Amino acid sequence: MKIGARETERRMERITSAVKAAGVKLTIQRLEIFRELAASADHPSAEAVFEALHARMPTVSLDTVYRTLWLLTDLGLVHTLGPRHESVRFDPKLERHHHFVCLRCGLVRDFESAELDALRVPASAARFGRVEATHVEVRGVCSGCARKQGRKSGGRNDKEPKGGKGSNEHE
Amino acid sequence: MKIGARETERRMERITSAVKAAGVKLTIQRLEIFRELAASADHPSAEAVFEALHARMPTVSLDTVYRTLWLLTDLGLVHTLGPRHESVRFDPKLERHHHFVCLRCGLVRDFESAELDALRVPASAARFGRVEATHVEVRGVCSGCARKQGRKSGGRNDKEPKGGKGSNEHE
DNA sequence: CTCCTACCTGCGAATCATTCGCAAGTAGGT
DNA sequence: ACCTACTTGCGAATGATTCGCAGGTAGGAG
Ligand SMILES: [Mn+2]
Ligand SMILES: [Mn+2]
Ligand SMILES: [Zn+2]
Ligand SMILES: [Zn+2]
Repeated sequence: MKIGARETERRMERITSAVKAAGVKLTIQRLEIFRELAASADHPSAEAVFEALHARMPTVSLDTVYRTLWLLTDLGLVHTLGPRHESVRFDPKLERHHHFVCLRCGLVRDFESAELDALRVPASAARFGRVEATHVEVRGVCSGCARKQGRKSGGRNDKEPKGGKGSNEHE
Repeated sequence: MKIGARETERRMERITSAVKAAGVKLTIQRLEIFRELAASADHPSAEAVFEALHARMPTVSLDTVYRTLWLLTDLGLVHTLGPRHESVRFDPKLERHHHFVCLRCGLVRDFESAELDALRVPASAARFGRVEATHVEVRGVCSGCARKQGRKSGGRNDKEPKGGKGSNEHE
């Protein structure tokens, strides 16, 4: 699904200038990947971008698509759907509640809010289908991570080191 | 991180009775996995549950932990953090917006809402750290999936068949 | 209480998405 | 036109999750 040419153009402009400003080389594959992504409204996966591109450019590799998408993500030019954690996380609390998610370490904490629960689903969302639930995700940096801050730059790999799976047991 | 014994007990009760009602065998490993999960407040991964359990029960396999957690999920006794899609999805729209996510096929659509944007972050969430953004996810079944409905039961594998990566191109 | 059997479990191999390592290719400054 | 650091395309490596299968057991029948 594609968006209007006007908006696509605006995005391409923003992306190319930002990428150029970052001192990154503008290769044909990058330009095409930008174009493909800038025109889409369906939040494509790397694979989807790759497939779409493959018709026009049979030589691009899936790996390059991944590298380019992460490049854009690191530059803040695209977002990913929901902060990705390394693996699925399970929640035994069935009562209606919401989450605070630490972008650094993946810590997740519950919180309740009568105000949020009272919210009505906007018609702009309801038009897409039958709504079953709404969930608010507050993203930020947990106090634990804020303390031991500073170090690294800000790229995508600034997560807690791979070590013990039992990390994010802050607090 | 564990929650109070009172609440843990309540959850164990709910889980065991529901599982029994579903005509599923209550094995020791299942009971222990239930116990471990019911007591946790940190949204553990299967691996985390496995690790924690490994101390008490050195013989349980990670695979059984996975199978049990998905069993609970299918019975609606636990939830997973954010509807899992098969892979990362990228979003080129930087303007503040929210998402409607189809639980069946993974379709994701943008929607805006002044009302939602106006929301203040509740203190109950802000206490966990520095908030950077809040995002509302409305989950439901898209009109496309609603149309071709009925068929299958309701388990975790009722997603669109694996086929072409370019699915969820509904509408 | 014992017996049976459909349902479980532990394992090692198989999948899948994503990432690495490296040799060959090229954007872009000089 | 010429360098060379940054990029690519691959095929192999990873890491999370799932499968296939052979042996084990919950729990209902007798
Ligand atoms: Mn929760
Ligand atoms: Mn979006
Ligand atoms: Zn953190
Ligand atoms: Zn759908």
